Amino acid sequence: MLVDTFWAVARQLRALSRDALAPLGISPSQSRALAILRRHGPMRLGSLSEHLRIAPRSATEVVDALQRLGLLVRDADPQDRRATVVSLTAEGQALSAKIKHAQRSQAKEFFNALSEDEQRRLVETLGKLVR
Amino acid sequence: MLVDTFWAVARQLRALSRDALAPLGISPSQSRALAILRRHGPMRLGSLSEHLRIAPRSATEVVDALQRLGLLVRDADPQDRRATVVSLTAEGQALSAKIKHAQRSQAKEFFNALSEDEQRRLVETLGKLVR
DNA sequence: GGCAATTACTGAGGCTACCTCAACATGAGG
DNA sequence: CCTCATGTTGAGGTAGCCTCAGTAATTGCC
Repeated sequence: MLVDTFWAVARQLRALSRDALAPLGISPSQSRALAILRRHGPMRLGSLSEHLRIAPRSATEVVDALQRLGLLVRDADPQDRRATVVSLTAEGQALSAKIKHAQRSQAKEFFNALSEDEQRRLVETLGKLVR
Repeated sequence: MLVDTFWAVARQLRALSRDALAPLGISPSQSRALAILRRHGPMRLGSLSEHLRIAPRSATEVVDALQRLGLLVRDADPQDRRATVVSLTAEGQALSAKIKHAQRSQAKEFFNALSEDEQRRLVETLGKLVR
């Protein structure tokens, strides 16, 4: 069954990234926040909450935690000083990059059970399913 | 990126089965319990908790809920009367089948964005990634 | 027969990661 | 000036798990 096989693969992949994250003391949603900030640069807390698809109230807490870890800072938005702009510190950048690389190399290794050709076709095929 | 594409597909698939489950008033873990009982037949609460990979204490509550809904019954195990055997009622069987079919047809429709051939190759390829 | 181990149920309490609602401070903009 | 927007905070809630401890029934072993 396609779906079942798909989920079996997903389970393994999830376990992999969970194990990559655990030793770093970072929760999945914290890691997602770091990744978003790494990719998009500094942004308002409101935008971050949208990217994370959580309520602003909840984003405040995610940011609190990352700030406590020294991974990001809050600054007033010069354009609109009601707003808070969140940006990664050097440590945040570093950790985020580290996570990214750890996950990438694990995923790479995981998918290396497939040939180059199979991997190419897999992306192509899966790509058709994504709207 | 293969992983990203993979997760994008996973997200859509998860949303699909969430939407299939919601109108039935069944939570994901309840649905998993029903599926396990449908596939493996009556079993002890302890075995069910292992299949669900949750603590027995938590399985008790999942079973409580399904029992309250009239979807399963508890009986003493004739082999070992300390143990409780959980089995689906007719309604449980019916609902579980209904969920299965709803999810299958949604998944089928979802994967029909691919040709027969692509689907065949996809199962084959993903199968290589599953231990 | 007696006793320890097993199976399950229950209550209490805890955690994570979210949610809503309401109050508040600050600032933006007509 | 007044209203609206942005974020923070506190309070309270939910789902779905967890552990720990105590109880009851039953089993299996010496």
